[in-house]
Amino acid sequence: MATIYDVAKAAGVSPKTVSRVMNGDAPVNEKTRAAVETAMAQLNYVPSSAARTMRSQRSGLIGMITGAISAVHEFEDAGLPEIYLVQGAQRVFAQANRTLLIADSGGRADRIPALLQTFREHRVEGVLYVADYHQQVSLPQSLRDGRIVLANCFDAEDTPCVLPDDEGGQFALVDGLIRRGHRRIAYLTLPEHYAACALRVSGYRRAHAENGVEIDERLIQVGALPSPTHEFDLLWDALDRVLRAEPTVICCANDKMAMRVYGLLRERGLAIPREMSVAGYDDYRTIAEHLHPGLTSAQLPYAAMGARAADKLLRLITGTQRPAEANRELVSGPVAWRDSVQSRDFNITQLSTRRKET
Amino acid sequence: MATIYDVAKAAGVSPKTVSRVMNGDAPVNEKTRAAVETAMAQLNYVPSSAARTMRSQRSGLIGMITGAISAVHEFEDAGLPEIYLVQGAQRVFAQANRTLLIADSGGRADRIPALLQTFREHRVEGVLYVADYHQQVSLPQSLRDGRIVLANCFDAEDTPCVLPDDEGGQFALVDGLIRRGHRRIAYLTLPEHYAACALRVSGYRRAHAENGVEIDERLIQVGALPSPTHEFDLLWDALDRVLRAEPTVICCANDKMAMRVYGLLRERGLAIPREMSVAGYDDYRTIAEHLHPGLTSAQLPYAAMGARAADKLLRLITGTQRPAEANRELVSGPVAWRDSVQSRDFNITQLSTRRKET
DNA sequence: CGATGTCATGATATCGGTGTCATTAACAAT
DNA sequence: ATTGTTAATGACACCGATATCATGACATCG
Repeated sequence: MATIYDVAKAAGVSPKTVSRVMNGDAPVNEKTRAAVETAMAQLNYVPSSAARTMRSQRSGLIGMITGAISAVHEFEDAGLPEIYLVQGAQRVFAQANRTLLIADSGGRADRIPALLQTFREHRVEGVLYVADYHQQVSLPQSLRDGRIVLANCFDAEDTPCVLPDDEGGQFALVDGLIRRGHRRIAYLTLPEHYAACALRVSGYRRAHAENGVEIDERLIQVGALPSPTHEFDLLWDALDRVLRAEPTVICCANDKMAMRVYGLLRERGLAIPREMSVAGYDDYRTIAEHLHPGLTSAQLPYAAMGARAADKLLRLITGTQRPAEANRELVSGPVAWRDSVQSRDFNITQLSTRRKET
Repeated sequence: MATIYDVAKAAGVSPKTVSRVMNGDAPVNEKTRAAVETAMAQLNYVPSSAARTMRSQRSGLIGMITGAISAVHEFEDAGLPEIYLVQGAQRVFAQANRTLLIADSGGRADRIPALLQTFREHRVEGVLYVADYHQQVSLPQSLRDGRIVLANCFDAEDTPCVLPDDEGGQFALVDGLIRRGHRRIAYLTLPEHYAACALRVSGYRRAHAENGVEIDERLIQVGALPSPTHEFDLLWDALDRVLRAEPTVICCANDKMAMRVYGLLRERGLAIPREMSVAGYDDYRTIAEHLHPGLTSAQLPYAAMGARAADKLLRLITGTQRPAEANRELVSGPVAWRDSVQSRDFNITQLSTRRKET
């Protein structure tokens, strides 16, 4: 493999001049530059990032810790969409000339020290810590002393983080339902210990409050267990309870639950959306687009979160973080309206409202 | 950041001895080793992989090119499961003390040269090229001159690759259906230009042949288009046609199609599995497990493929590839039997056969 | 007992770049 | 004419490891 010395010799200049051609840190004569570039091309020269890192003390590497890649959760296969988050981050980093080192915790926290060791050996300039669902985490001390940004999670120490706007997402969804004429909106929630649960319920409530619609508390039921062992039984019962409150639409905690609700409603002979509208959360396209009818769902903006988190980390690294900036950033996503929601009781006013919305 | 010299000084030995403690390439006195290790711990020493790479000419890095991470296919969101492939590979590499550099082509082939440049700068020891579905690819020359293994794809130059055993998977599924008493087995296939299509159809045929069951050709229909624009119409018509041939079970090209078939069958008032059994392909658990009833599906063994591909690449790198070994390796997955398939016409013989199978 | 081998360790060069400083020429400003 | 400034380039040290070779202390062997 050709080195900078080979190139220098071939071009009849000093190695330092070759370096200057590559880095543009000092003026180089046009003819010299051409000669160097010709030599580089002929020798098929590729600079060694190891040597560069060593001398310049800048690795250009960003470490990313994620459980998603091998989240072999025993109970859940959540986290797959998190891969979009990787994508969003990767794009931003590539533009900033950084390379991503991805380490996979395999969902096991005890592996993190080893991954971190690898990161340190590679002298990563920062770490992006990605959780597979919105949750609180507590970082090992070793992680906290470097530059780090959390994505899809937060901690008690106010470490910089980027989170989905669950409150706003559920608000937008329910607000949209109300504008479409729904007044009795059932909500099958996540288990209550999930961070997203309380936020979304509060979005649900705010949408009702702001539109002056009262809530029948029987319409809100927990629809899922953390372990799926008796999930169907629970969902069946929860569905039973909300149906007794006679809703016109059922909001589900996520698209997977909505998929099950599709099956359960059909068993009861309720046609979607003619007799019952359904909405999900996540906008997990594999499900939402292929269900029949297409599932209306609030989007979890993973790609945008990844990009924002990457941005944030880059600013931390380059020290351009505006001091006014909050440590915690929320990212909102749109609602994908599909055929699983039917508009009800239209009148002129509501139609015009709806037009504004789009 | 502490260097090997700092450690050497603190332990009262030469840097080379510290190096020996870390690498174990020469005997070190027990007392010396202890002193060095103490010094390393106290100084919080982490060796620099850049320096190591430079001197030893071995980077310990493996490059992975994948479109999955940002496969923003306009029409398909296939490829998400491919992330399991990354997982499988990562695990093997970690054990072999290699670190994965993941580059994301964003589904755009024109970006690959840039990614490759990054890989070369980091002196990767090999490249794993991962496709988002079983397909033929043609590698740029620049990729072909390094050590490379293809996963989930193959090329015309017989580059080493690891592929899913589509023929065997469909065979196992249909064979299992026949053992469960089904004789009229419909098959809604992939579009014909997909590599997997012909393979799976041939597995379907072999299962019939080996069991002495004749095939009513009307039972085989293309069930999907490469673009989803009129996918539902096509599927509707295809379903119509196979139903006229009176099947007892419908095999779908993949789980997404099966999900749509669930909806369509229910619209026709056919209960699954009582009046019609359904099977998928991929074992995309997010879908298969959460559909109601659970979807029987042949597994695409992504994790295993990733591991096998990683193994293969490591053998290429270390030169331990057995010469007898084929360049093309097939990986088989099991069939996940769930409630969407009902057994028919049992008799004692078949019951005992079934017991052996599990 | 000298020759040879093994253990344990150190001295030194080197991997391939870049940071620092020096040098020269050309030209502008004083 | 003197000084200062900028462009263009090179010499040299150095980043932090490891490869190579050398060395001294013992143990083993014929």
